Amino acid sequence: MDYNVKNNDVIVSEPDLDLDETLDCGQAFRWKKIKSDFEKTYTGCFFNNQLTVSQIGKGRFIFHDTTESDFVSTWIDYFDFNTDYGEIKRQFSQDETLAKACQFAGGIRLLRQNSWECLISFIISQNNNIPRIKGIIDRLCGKFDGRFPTPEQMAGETVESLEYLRSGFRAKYLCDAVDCVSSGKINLSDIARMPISEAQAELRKIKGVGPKVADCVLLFGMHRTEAFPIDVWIKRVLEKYYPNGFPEFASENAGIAQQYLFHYIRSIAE
DNA sequence: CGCCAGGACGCCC
DNA sequence: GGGCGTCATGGC
Repeated sequence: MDYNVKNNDVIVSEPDLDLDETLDCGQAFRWKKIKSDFEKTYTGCFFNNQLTVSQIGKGRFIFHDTTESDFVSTWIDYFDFNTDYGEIKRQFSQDETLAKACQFAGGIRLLRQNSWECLISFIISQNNNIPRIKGIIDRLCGKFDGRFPTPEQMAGETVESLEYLRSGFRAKYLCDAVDCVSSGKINLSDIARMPISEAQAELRKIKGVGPKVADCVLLFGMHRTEAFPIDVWIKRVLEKYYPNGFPEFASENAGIAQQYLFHYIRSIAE
């Protein structure tokens, strides 16, 4: 990744990033596409940091109205710019299926998101579709001045008080997540450092958190790249291409492989 | 109208 | 310990 500052913007070069593939791929739900022509543009935020970012052609980006210090202290980390995805993809490509998946969706990067936001978001995601997930999260943040509420801000919510979200049967799960985290019964920053199976078991103490949601929180919210969320699509990938198990060489970054494979299998299914 | 959406739970055997 | 109906809501 290369960058330079120009007026109020930061101009970035990074061949292994595509905004559509990274911001609209189901790992994060609060980015909105506001322009979709040659200069595709997304707006969204991470914590209290608002960002509007454009992609110009391949691998060129404008981080609008961004200071160098904001870019360095927030966005380099969020976009995982210090990780060499080209190298990861080269390793993956010794496997035939993974090679095709990297070819198809090579612009995906794993965003380093907030664990609490991911926990709530992926509880909402269960048996749901992406437009509706976004709508529910939108209504949630809308109540808090456009910001994602903290556990403390959500403490005391009930199924009834969350009715405006129209999250259906998931409301009771959200309440339990709020209770667990705001009371300290569940400590997300501790979980982030636990061995993977221990961390999964701890997250699953929350009602509505099963194996898939737990792995999503670990992967997207705690950057545990060995976590490998298995949904209906990945299940098909495993049955079709890896009947004898997923390749060992990819296990350390299995979650990143999962992202490439997810989009690849969906593209050939349609 | 029925079917599905990046699942999890409760209950069954 | 695997199999299956059910769970809200909305788009098609």
